[in-house]
Amino acid sequence: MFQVPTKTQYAIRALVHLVQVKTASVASIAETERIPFKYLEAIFSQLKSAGLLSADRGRSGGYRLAREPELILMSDVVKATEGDIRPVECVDDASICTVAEGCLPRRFWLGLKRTVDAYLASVTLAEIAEPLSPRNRIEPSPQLNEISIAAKKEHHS
Amino acid sequence: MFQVPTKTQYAIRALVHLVQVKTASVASIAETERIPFKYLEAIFSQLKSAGLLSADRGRSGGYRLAREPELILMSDVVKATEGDIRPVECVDDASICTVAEGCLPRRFWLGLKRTVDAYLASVTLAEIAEPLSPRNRIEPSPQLNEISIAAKKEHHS
DNA sequence: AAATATCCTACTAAATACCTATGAATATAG
DNA sequence: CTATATTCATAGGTATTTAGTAGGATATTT
Ligand code: FES
Ligand code: FES
Repeated sequence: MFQVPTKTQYAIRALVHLVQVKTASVASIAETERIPFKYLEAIFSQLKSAGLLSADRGRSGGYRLAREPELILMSDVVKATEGDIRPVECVDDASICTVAEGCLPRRFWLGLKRTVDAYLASVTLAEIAEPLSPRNRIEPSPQLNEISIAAKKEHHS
Repeated sequence: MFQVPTKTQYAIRALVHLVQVKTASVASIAETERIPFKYLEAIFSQLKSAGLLSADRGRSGGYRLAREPELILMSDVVKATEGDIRPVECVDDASICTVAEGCLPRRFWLGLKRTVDAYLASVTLAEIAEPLSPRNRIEPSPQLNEISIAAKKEHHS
């Protein structure tokens, strides 16, 4: 359950890459991140439509972040690749449920939606792109903010 | 995204029904809850295998909860119908990722898994089956809001 | 014995996820 | 100006998962 589509995983990996290199072509990112080229092209098209990426065409063109990674929330990314979080249709439209009149599970789904939304909106692209500290290469701390504070600036190979 | 399969929605609706009527046949639940009979039969088979339901065959048989609804967590239900929460394969096995050596997004996925797990494990079937007060037929009860906040705080601890 | 349940195995249908193919439009380097 | 490298647009195709059906065997009560 809650399997995240590869599309979104690819999107995040590619965005992290762009944080580091500032600007790059789809082809180069696809190769270094081992993502199918044409698929990534389509994904970037979506991310651009969502206002997360800017592009330059032509010989020395490429993609770059449309704004600073501190201002890109993971909820923005997920929304761009997959649309709104909607555990069940009725969180948007209670009239769908056949027993909507007094439907009990609805509260539960709304709570789930809020929980996931809150988490996704609490993590920025910049935090994900922070280098890993030696301590948490295996077992990461659940709190990304603490990681980013504790993380050193050194690079790992 | 995070669309919950109808299988799980059906399971929860049916379980809530069983909280209220104590014991019932698949046919009767399927009819009153508007769930396809044969599908619900298969779902109940899974829930029984998971130890959430007990059954009696024969003329006046039927299904009933295997234990008190206060002791049935929503994480139990979801696990029974869909297996473990696993946003990406690498949360279980980091060796899958092509760049697992220093994979940055992995922390993020682990945090998501923790957040969802915590929420699902914080709500019992008994709570979902609580009757709705007139005020919160539309908006979710403060009770479940507090639950989602608690889940988030747990993640921040 | 008849009726009413769960239980079991297999199958189909629909939806989604994942990826590919083709090529036009655009900008740059030389 | 031309060759080349890039984004952009559209139209598919395959594999997997989800959702649901079909038919009957097995157990229990009346
Ligand atoms: S309104 Fe959503 S299951 Fe009833
Ligand atoms: S280890 Fe999961 S995306 Fe890299």
